[in-house]
Amino acid sequence: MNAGPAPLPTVDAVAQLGFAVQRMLENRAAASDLSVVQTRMLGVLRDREPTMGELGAFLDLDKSSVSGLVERAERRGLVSRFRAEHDGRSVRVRLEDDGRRLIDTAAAEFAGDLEGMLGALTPAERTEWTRLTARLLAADAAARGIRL
Amino acid sequence: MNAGPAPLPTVDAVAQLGFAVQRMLENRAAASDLSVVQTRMLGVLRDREPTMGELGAFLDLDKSSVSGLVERAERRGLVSRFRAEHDGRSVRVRLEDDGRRLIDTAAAEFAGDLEGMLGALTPAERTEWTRLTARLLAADAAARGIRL
DNA sequence: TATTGTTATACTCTATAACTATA
DNA sequence: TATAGTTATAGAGTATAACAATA
Repeated sequence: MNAGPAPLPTVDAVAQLGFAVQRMLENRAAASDLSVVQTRMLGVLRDREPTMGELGAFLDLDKSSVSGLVERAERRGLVSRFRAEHDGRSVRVRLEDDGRRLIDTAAAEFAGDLEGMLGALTPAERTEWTRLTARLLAADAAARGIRL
Repeated sequence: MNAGPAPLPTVDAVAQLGFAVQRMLENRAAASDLSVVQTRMLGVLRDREPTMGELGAFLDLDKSSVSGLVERAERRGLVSRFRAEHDGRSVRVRLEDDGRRLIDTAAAEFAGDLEGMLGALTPAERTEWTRLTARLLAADAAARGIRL
């Protein structure tokens, strides 16, 4: 009689998967000399030139935190600030070439890490896993839409 | 002709799930007035009384970082330090009652968040999702065992 | 007056380097 | 000498409150 390995509780599985993803992100960010927050910011700026306030909304940060975050990135030449056209109070943030190179590399390597892990599944399993996970994400979005 | 919603790429699904889990952890930690790091530390101390050095190994932090982390938690009465018996250089860390209450609550609520999300799956789907996810985690562990 | 952003301040978290105490 | 831990220092990241400029 052998029951095999103890089954992993589902709650533990989802928690551990979350930690694994976070660890990959931290490692890839650090390899590009970026913090996770700087990486998120550059990611947001890949297809937007938001105002400071909009950037804070994307990142869920106070405006004063955004000022510091952008200031440090600007000092490294990763982003730049410029005044908005139609509102003299607003400042917009733009990704510079160095910043784009950095985020493109980090994002590609992070995606590669995830792909490597997903290689453990057959194509059919992968399809099924993705279908179920999309349901989990929809449930989370619904819960946040209601609760928050 | 309607192709339905655009299928979520698997890489995006795993990334988003990771972010969702991290967000839940951050929110539950903050609700207990804890940072994620403090929460992780209290979690480690739930079933151990490690030395400062061992605690640093668990958390992957420099010894000086651990000193500060423990100092701040001790000031709040969440943990305490005491000299080890057999080595006069070592200091061990113990979870105090207030700390245990805090981490037990935060952990239960975090698990509740995850359970809530998992409620989107039927029991059969849940079993299948967990089986596949365990394979992903095993692949990640193998990759880290080899690369690190 | 209201909004947008910056600055001053305070705290957490992190690491490196220098130090103390013990082995 | 080597190891365990603390402390001094520096910097990122965060928020609150006070401020300046613009609307």
